[in-house]
Amino acid sequence: MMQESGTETKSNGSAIQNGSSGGNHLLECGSLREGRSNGEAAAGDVGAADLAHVQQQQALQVARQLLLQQQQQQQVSGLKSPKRNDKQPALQVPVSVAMMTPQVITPQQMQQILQQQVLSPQQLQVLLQQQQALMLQQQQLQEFYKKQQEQLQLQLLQQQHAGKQPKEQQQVATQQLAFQQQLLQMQQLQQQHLLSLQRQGLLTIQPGQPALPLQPLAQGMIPTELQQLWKEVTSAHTAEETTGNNHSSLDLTTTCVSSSAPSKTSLIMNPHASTNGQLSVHTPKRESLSHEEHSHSHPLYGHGVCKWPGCEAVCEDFQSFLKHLNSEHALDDRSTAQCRVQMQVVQQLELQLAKDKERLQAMMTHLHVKSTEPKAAPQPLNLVSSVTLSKSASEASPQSLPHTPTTPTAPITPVTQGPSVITTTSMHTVGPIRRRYSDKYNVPISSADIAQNQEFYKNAEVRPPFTYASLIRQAILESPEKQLTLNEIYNWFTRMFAYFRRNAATWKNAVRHNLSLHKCFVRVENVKGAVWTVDEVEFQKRRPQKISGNPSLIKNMQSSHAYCTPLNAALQASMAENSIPLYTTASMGNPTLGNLASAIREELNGAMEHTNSNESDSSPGRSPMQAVHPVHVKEEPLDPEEAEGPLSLVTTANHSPDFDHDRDYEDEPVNEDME
DNA sequence: GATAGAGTAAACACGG
DNA sequence: GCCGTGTTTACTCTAT
Repeated sequence: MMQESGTETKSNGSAIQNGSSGGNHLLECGSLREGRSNGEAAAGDVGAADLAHVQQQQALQVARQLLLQQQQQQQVSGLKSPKRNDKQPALQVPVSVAMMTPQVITPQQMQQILQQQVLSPQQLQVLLQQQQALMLQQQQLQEFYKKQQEQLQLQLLQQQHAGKQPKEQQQVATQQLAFQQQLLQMQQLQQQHLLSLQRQGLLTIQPGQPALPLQPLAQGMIPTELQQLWKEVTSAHTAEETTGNNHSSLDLTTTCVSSSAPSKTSLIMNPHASTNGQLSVHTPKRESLSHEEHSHSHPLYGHGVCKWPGCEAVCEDFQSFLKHLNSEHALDDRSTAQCRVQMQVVQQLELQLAKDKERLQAMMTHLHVKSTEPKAAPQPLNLVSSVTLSKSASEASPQSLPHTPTTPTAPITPVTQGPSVITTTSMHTVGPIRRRYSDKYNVPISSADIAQNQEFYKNAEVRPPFTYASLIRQAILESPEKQLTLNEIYNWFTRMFAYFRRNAATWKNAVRHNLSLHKCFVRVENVKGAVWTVDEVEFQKRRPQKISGNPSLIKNMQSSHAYCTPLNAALQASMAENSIPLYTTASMGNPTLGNLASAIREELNGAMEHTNSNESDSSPGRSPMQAVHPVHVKEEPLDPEEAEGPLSLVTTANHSPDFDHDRDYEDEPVNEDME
């Protein structure tokens, strides 16, 4: 008991508190460290972006307070607050906005990014709003700083003439210095954020590419620009989406302060104004002015205004707009530069989106762990679930809802295709499961998300959609000696699956029950106790029933051959069939997994043989696995002296009577390397 | 609806 | 007696 509890505590500490232990998350940990290094009591997934945001908020607050103090002081001193001078030279703003801008990327890179565009309009909308808020804050800060400088100069002039109030002057200067430091800190945090994104691969700058110069994004990234970008992007999405169910057009003028749209009747499609989140996009548009229709015909024209970044020239009609476009925005250096700036905008949004997607996943994972609320119809999350769940979800009766389908909805791939359908409900897979993944393995596991599933199950308290037998078998096969004690199996469960860090009595009982129940698990007596091995032939005997009982499975397996290489398809099917969720052919490069892969391959041969022989003969003797894993009679644990079988698992076990290495493995699991 | 597979709970036995 | 391990049974649920 002591050992068990200690192990669980250890597992929880490493997997949950750290969030992740795998290589995929090392970079994120790096950013986390950066955030913590700044003295922030970062808990959980607080990253550099959050810190930057907090810093921005703090800076804004400080700025407002300073402004108020300044005004109060001026009122006391009788000074009149100078009006904002727009002609104030930008040189007086020592804080370069360029520091906040990402690196310039080439059009090829931008095109690449856009081709990889998997954003939904909703995601982009959120990003745009965030981006707007950010830009607004920056503009406010800059304006405030300008005012501060003006006031300081005025005060200096007056005090030079009057020769008094040096103390107040010093105070103002101190405040400005503090504010400037805030700004600098904010920019540094933003840069750290960008760097962390870059390290995480979210920002892909080709290594061969020389360091690109920083170009000032300036204030050309005004909300109208973002709006135009939004229209451009959404127009692409609109072409793809057919249902229009969850469309919500975005009008950034709702949050735009400096919107220059001349028409008060400009179309405002505020998604928040909708009652149920589903908007009738077209109805109000038809009521809008005629130039609205033109705005749809050209992404650079809307609200009677040229939407070229930084232009906003008023064009009465579409013809004049076209004329203006050809004359003012022809192919020249200026237009090229502006286009480049626009690329930066897009890139910024991409970065922000990537970060937010990551954050969303962490949030969902976190909420999943905490939440126990009943679940709605789950949404498919990946290739596997999209097929396997389609039926079960549609047929799920309200009664069956509490029994969450832990079919492969659980693994969530960060990279989703198209409009994300990730829902929190799909994460709520805590609880008893009745559905089995083993019956649905006609769908090949997507190799792209498997590498992440391991981390997912490690950290998220999601029940793995695999049977106990499959998990036990995998635990045993993963062990170096292909044998594990019961306690080691326990440890494997808790180590690999966060779900099994709770309700130990229940699932441990189930493990024991399965070990005893299934003939495929062979108990081997040893001097120091007993270990469990897997009788692959017996394990295979369970499968042909499923395969033969599902003709469509055979058909699917055959069809999969048409699309993949036979080995890959069969291997994937076998992996799915054998409930090996965490590895794919992509991960076979791992030497530790190589044995497993070969075992699976051999298993697959047996399975395919079963299938091809039309289940006429399931004789274990024909299975190639027998040469590797001979059958052991469960009720007759082999005596170590009698174990002379060919390459027997038992032989391996018996030839190593000293099980100290098992203890070592238990304490410092070797398989941690591939986690 | 019958059936099989799987999960859960529980009781019991055995040995350290 | 306690605890871990192992076995067995019963029941429920789900998918076929």
